[in-house]
Amino acid sequence: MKKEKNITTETSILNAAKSIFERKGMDGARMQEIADAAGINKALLHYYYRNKQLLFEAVFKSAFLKLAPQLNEVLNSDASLNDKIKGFTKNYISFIINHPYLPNFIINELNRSPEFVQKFISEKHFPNIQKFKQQVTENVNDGKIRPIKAEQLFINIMALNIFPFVAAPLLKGFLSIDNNDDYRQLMEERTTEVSNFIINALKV
Amino acid sequence: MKKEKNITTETSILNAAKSIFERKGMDGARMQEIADAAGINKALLHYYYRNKQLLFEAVFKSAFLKLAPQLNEVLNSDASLNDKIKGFTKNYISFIINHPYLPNFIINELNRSPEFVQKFISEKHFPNIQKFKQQVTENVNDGKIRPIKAEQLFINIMALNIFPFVAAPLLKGFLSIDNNDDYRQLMEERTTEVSNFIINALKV
DNA sequence: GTCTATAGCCAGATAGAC
DNA sequence: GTCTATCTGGCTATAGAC
Repeated sequence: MKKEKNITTETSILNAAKSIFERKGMDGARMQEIADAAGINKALLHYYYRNKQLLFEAVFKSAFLKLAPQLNEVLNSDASLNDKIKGFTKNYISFIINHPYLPNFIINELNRSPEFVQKFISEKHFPNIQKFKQQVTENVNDGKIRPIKAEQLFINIMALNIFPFVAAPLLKGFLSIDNNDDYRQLMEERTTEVSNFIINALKV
Repeated sequence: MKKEKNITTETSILNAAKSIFERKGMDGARMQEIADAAGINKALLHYYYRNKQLLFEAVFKSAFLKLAPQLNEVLNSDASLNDKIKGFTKNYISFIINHPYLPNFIINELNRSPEFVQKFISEKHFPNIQKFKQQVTENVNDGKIRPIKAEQLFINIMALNIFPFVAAPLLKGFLSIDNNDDYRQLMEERTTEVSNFIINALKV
């Protein structure tokens, strides 16, 4: 007789929940739809995750923990500033091409409940800007890059990498691109375009 | 005897709806909450706008038409490339500081129903990139800026200006900023920071 | 552990009085 | 044009059989 939670069921619920929540958000998602996607029925969702809120939090946490370590890489590795910018841009864009809903999901849910961030800032992999700040200051003092606040540079790096995915439908409209492959190609060009842009912007 | 719709009521409904929809989105908003904010009752909402979807569309359209003309300015004015970048950045950021929920609202609802863009691309003030494209090409050919695709430059301008508002809670977390005024000050610095960054990035 | 059936609530929408 | 009262459906959550 089985007495423990079925790990297969639990996994397929979580995967189904990710897929639905990431596309429709907390408010738009329906437990029924998640159950259907997981190939089980509603009651089981509650058996495994008690309620919608807890299921949502499991999904959100998982999404957040996929992104955070990559940001940490920019901020806390020992690489040079140039290498960090190049490496992050390259890795991040190819990662997101495979998870197109992630950034919008996170950003959006955080806007609906900003206090949610608090739950994560104590986590081990939560990005911390101290080291990056120091590195930027040194580079400025050594005359290697033009004067810029570390915070502003950090925001610029995030913006140039993340925004095109978050705002894809809007940008597609403005650029008159109705073909997904065309947009995807633009994104792939950005793996080099973005780091060139930033590095050029930092020249003295 | 009054026979026409009361313009005051209609306006206060629309204003209330804007405030609620822009913060909570289509799915999260409640008709009751909108009615309360407008100081009337639910039935009147339906009297004026028939149903939630139509009320939402009125709000969305109004939001979109506030943003679109500003983008159009970047794309279709006769100013030089440099002036466009400076002007847009300056205007846009100060505009958004007064409408902090707008960009996230638009981006997010467009992600939920991307086909919505279609409703607007025939509008008079819908941004068109043709002229901008030509201008960038000329500048590149004349050796005034380094080679860059107009599409990529456009995306970069949008990203650097809009993203910091869309992702405010996330960035506040990463930068350990819990004070709204501190963040706002960062944003105000960007009115010059962003255009410097872009113009530097374009130097040959 | 998984299901069916249903409780209980809440939101959008309508009827009808004033 | 504005209100109160109510219908109707859909959704989360639980009870209880297997």
